[in-house]
Formats: sequence, C-alpha cells, structure tokens
Amino acid sequence: MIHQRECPIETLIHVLSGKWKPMILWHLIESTKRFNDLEKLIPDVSQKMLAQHLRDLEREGIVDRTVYPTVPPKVEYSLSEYGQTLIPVAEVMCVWGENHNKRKYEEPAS
Amino acid sequence: MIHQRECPIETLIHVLSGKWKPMILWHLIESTKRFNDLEKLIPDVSQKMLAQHLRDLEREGIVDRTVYPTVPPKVEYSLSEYGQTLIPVAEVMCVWGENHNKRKYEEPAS
DNA sequence: TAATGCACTTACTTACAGGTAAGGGGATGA
DNA sequence: TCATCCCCTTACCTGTAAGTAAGTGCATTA
Repeated sequence: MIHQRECPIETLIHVLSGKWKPMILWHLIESTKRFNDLEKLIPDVSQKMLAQHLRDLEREGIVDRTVYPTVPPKVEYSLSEYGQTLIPVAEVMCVWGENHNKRKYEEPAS
Repeated sequence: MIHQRECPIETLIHVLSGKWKPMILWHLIESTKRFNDLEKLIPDVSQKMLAQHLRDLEREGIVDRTVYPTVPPKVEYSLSEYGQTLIPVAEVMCVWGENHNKRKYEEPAS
C-alpha cells in the first residue's frame, strides 16, 4: 500500500522526463560511457540535448562526470553510487514497459 | 539485469508523462473517483487538462470510464484490471521518489 | 424566467522543451 | 598553414504541452 499524502511518483517521472534521459540511463546502467559513445549509441540525439540532459542527471546526483585532463579531452559518464539505486526501479519499469508494448502491438484489441 | 536492446523505461515514462497523470493515477489507486472529485483533489488542474489526461489513460487501457445515464450525468473513473498492474510499479517509484525528495531537501550537500 | 450542476468541448494564447547550425579552445597531424 | 579531434556552448527558431475562458446540453430548482 501507498500511504503518502503527496505524490512521489511525480518525483521519479520528473527526474527521468525529457526525451533522452531514459536512453542515457539505459546505456549508463550497462557501463560507463564517454560523450561520443553516447552520441553514437543514441540515434538522432543532438549534442546540445545530450549535454543538457547529462547535466540534469549530474545535478540530481545520478550521474558522475569524470574529466581526464588529457588532450584531446576525455570525459566519462557513469552512474553514481546514488544513481545505482535507480537500477532496481528501472528493472521494474522495464518489465511493465515491455509488457505494455507487447499488449499494444501484438494484441490491438481496441 | 536488464537484457533488452530497446529501452522500455521510456514506455512507462511516456505513459505517465504529462503534468497531471501521476496525480490522477495516485488518486485512482486509492479509489474510484468522479470527474468532480478529481478536480477538487488535484489543485490547479483545469477541466480541459483533466479530461485530456483521463482520455489518454483510458486509451492506454489503464483507466475505466463508467457512465451512468442519469441527469445530471455521472461518470466514474477507476483503475482497470490492467491498470492495477501499475500499482506495484508505482510503489517502487514512490519509495525512490520519497527518498530522493528527502535527499534533496534535507541534505542539500551540493 | 433564470440560475445551477455535471461533465465535458472548443478556440485562442502562452511557455517551455527540443531542433538546427555554428563556434570555441587547445593540442596534434599533414 | 590548415584541418582534425573532443566536448561541449551559444543563438535562434519551431512545435507541442499546457493555461484561460467561454460554451454545450439536459434537467432540476427558485
């Protein structure tokens, strides 16, 4: 049972809202990635949006940004320790999402 | 572990995106509600937005709409059987959300 | 006759997320 | 000297979500 007055579903939805954040999280759960890696892995994302959403996730404490002062610069993005707490949540969300997609595309009962 | 190619987190986020959907879900998890009930329970929602988001949730099969042909009209909204599958997901999301809010407002370490 | 309640819909406007294109800084390679 | 690589930032524009306000239809109430 849920026994809160306010609605914290909103919190998580808000943290992961934005067209590209779920994808970013998805790939960072798998492993640490560089900016360019993410750009290649996420089709059609612009550099601006990727940078912006990474900064959002960093501000929330979910993503760690590690800069190596080399030339050319190397920046790595990874899930922070706190960000790892999202993994089980993401799993539950994924199970539901997969099922929902199946329902939508395999049994269009409507 | 998550072993999908595509990212189904997006699916759930998309289903619950829109400023008012989490709140609507929240109240319908508690119990069946009428249009006016929801309007009163959700501060600042306009009738237009409430109607629109309820229709969205109905289209996804999450919410059932029951019309009683009385005058004045009576319409009840409730979680469908399928919508109930969202309850455990919502619970996990809530736990994380509560914790995140605590972290943000009680320990502004940044 | 007019007002009220319910559950919306419609038309119009505003705000913000996102898209496009270009630049920047600093070292290396041709 | 020019181009290239990496990781962005900036300026500008567009499209969609959301806000505002009014209207609809029907029956009951005053």
